[in-house]
Order: sequence, then structure tokens, then C-alpha cells
Amino acid sequence: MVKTRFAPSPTGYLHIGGARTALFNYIYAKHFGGKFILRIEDTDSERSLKAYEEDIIKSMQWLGLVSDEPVSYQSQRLNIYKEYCQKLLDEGKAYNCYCTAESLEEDKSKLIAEGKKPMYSGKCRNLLGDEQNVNLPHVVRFKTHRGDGRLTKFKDLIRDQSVSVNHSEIDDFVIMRTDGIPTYNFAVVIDDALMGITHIIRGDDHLSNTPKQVLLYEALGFEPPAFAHVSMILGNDGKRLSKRHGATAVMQYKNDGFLPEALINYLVRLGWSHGNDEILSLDEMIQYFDLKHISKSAGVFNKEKLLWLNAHYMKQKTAEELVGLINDISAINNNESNNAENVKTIQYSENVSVLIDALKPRVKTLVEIKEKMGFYLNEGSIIYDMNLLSEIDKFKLNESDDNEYKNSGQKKANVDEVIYFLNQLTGFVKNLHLDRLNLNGSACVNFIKESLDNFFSANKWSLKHKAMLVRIALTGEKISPGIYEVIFALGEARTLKRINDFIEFVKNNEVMINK
RNA sequence: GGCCCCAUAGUCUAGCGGUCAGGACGUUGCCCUCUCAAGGCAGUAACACGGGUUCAAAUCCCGUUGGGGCUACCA
Repeated sequence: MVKTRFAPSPTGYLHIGGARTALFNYIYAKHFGGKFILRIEDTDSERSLKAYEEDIIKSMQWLGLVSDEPVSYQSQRLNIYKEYCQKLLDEGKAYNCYCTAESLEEDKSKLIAEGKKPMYSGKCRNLLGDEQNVNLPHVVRFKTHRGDGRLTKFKDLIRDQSVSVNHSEIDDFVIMRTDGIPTYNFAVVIDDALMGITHIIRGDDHLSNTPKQVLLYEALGFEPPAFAHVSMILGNDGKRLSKRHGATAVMQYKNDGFLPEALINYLVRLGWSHGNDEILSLDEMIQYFDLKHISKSAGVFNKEKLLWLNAHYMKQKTAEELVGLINDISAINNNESNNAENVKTIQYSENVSVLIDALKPRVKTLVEIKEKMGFYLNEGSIIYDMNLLSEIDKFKLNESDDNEYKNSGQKKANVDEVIYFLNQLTGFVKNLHLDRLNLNGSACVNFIKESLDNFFSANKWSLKHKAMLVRIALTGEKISPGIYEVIFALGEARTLKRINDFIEFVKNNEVMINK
């Protein structure tokens, strides 16, 4: 049975590179009906943090990558590593090293100064029993085969070729630290072997470590698993992805309003392909995934494409689902920054439903939906911005002398005409009797559309020339969903109030408009 | 420095000896249109370089260049 694992160290948040590795492992195992497990490699007590551990687990959950076994922690398996270390010691495959960090550092800088490879001298390699005092601080080093001139090789499934390294390149590396905690290369081999991992899919930053691990598998009498090294994700400057390239933490994407299906889809296509397929559900990924089509070269993270995918997946959600998702992240984001405006949770209603459906094609993230609902969420009065005056200036009541206006060039809107129009609009809205209509959302929007169209044509007005004034009156913005939807979402009372408020705004700025 | 890995448009990629080098994001133009989007249509743009092998090379081999990784009592 195929069994894979994702083995992050809790020394940082789960970032998108790690998430992609986890995803590859997960869908590879599922493709073969196998198991996927999560193992926390917390052997670096200096840098490991509980908070990061929790972040990793939460991120994995959010992405839907569930471990088939309870999450394991290396810090809870110390006795196991000790046991195997002793075995190697007993068999003469490892030895205690009493060299101090200072003397090691000295040797190293000396070798570098001489232009030689900085490798361990092997000073403690052949200490006799009576030359040792295990009560003294010491590490355990693995006895490699330096000098035998042979190669250690392993096959990499992604490159579809063997990678080999000469033993002269492999140092007697430390497997057990002074404090009795194993190093990465040692613990990872024991865990993967004991946990029955059949395929190791990991970042290619581990490619150079693999020969050491293969040597360890042999010394321990374990069968090595299959290896597959995925190249790294780079930032847009071609450098290894880091915080300065913007968001890298998975949870940050959640909070920024991305859907997990979008992130997963983006990540799977960053380095893997299935012909020309771009949109893939988790099930489809599982069905089609293979190592053969994983790219060997590094990929650059491209947020534009992620946004495109996110927009795509948002369109597939119902308005009600989106409201739930938006409220969910608003709660989180508001804990961090207490912006009163955003604290409000959105109450789902038919008005909200129509509005969100109208907004869907206009946004790329959940956060953006809420931002663009601002005019609706704002229950008080709109503070009309002065930059709206330029739109008011363009207003012409009588459209038949369009050319006259254009040709006269300087002519500004006539405030009396603007107000006349707004008053007419008020009358129109009152006559709609929106509150008394018994229509569902889309039927009501249609009714508003027909009525407004009739109202305009009866006055020889066109939507084209009048819509903007209606829009800015009702929303305070130059950009909004269609005005029919806006009127429906706002409802009669708020629509009338805003028109009235806007009339006041126009009156108060008459001087500016006629300037 | 040494060792290892990688190389198709701005980006992600298809390709696995013979293709008009295909798709997607982006970008540009047009259509649609109450603004902005979305959508539709059209366009733009790539085999890093140099040698081989072969009738034929983006594809195979070798160099060069460029990028990345490892070289820890980090993972």
C-alpha cells in the first residue's frame, strides 16, 4: 500500500510551498487508495513553537488535507531514536564524538583558509574504549565511508534518473546531539522506515541530504523508500519565496479572502500538469495525479492567476455560502484590527443575496465582496465625496441638445435640473411601492428594471445618461453593481432617504457645481 | 569554493526525433453595456547560448552561461 507523509518542522507558519508539498503527498496517496500522514518534526527545541504547530494543523484542516493517522510528534519518540542510535553504536557504525563546538569551528575555519572542504577531521572516529568517558558531553556521529571511492545513489522519481554522490563528499555527520535529541537526517529515516512510508515527496532542498539518508537506511537495515524531489517555489524576482514577496502563510490567504479550493487548484498547477487542464477539483486531482508530470524546474508564484481561480470558485458558491465564509474571516480579521466598520456580520437576506450575486463577477476575493457591499452595510447616511461633483457636472436633463452641450464645452450642469431630476426619481420610487410587492428577488429586480425603463422613456431620458447620477446618489460611489439591483437591495426607505440626502449635498455644493 | 539539481512567452505549463511549438494567467484591441466587472471574439509574446548525434532536434549527448539547493549539535 502506498503511504506518504508531510513532515514539516514547526519553526514557522505553514507556507504555500509546504502546502503544495503536503498536497502532492496527499493526492498521490489517495490516487493509489493509500494513506497520508502528518508528522511534526519538532526536534529543534530552540526554534520550534507550539503556535506554529497549531498553525500547521489548522492550515491543513482548512485545505482539507486530513491525516489518516493521529498526528505524530518526533519530540515524543525520543526513546525510539535512542534505541536505534545505540544499535549503530554497538555495531560500530556510529561513534561518540567529544569534540567541542569551539574546536570544530577552529578546524573548519582552518580548512576553509587552506581552501579545502570544511569536513570533520575524524578525530574521535577511532577512540578506544578506555579513551572514552560517556559521562562527558558528546554527540554521536555516523561513520560514513569516506575514502572508499564509491558512490551512493538513489533514484529520483521526478527526474526519472539516478542521483549519485561520491562518498568523499559525505562527512561523518551528527545523528545525536549532546542533549540526546536526534538530528533531522537521523530521525527522519527512522520515522519513515518505522511508519512504513513508501514514497517520500518533498522539496528539493532535501535532495543533497538524501544520500546521507540512504546510507542510514542501509546501516539500519531498512529498505529505502522511493524518493521524489519537487522543486521550490520562487518569488516574482526569482528568489526563494519569503515574507518580503508578500503573503506566504496559508492562513494569510484564508484571511485575505481566498477559498481553499482556489489555493489548492493554483498550487497543484504550479509544478504539475494534466494536459491543458486548469480547473481541477480535489477529486479530479486525485484521479489524475502522477509524479511523471511534475515539473523539474522551480516555479514562480503568480498571485494574478490565483486571483483568477479564486474568482472562478467564488462564482460557484451560493450567496448564502459566501456570506457564511465572509463572516467567518471577518471575525478573525477583526480580532487583529478593530475596524468598527468591518466588525458587522452580514445578515443573510434576499436583498443580500441579490446584491452578492450582482457582485460576484466583479470581485476576486471574499474580502472584496464585503468592501463593495459598503454602501449597503452602511446603515447611516452616506458622506458624499467631493470628487463626485465632476460626475454631477456631466448631468444634462434634456438629452436632445446633447451636441449643444458638447460644443459649448464649458457649460456645467444646472443644479435646478439636477434637483428636478432627483425629485422626479423620488416620485418614481414612491410609486413603485417596493414594500408592498410580493415578488421574489430576481422578479422584483426585473420589475424595477421595467418600471425604471418606462419612467425614463416617458420623460425621453436614457439610462445611459441618467444612471450615473442615480448610482452616486444611492451608493456614493462611481462604481457599483447595476442600479436596479442597488435599488432592490436598499429597499424603498433607504433609497428615498439617500436621494433626499443627495439633494441636500447638491444644494450645499451649488457653488462648486456652477463654478 | 566544492558537490547536487534545473533551463519553452512577463508567469504557470503542453510537448517526450518530423507540430503552423498547443493551453492558461496577464496584457492589447473589438463586441456586449447604466459605471465597473464578468462574458464572447481577435491579437501579442517562448524553445538561454555554443557544439555535436541524426535525413530530421524544443525533444538525445557534451560544454558555456544563468538560476536554485546542500555544504549545522536547522529542517
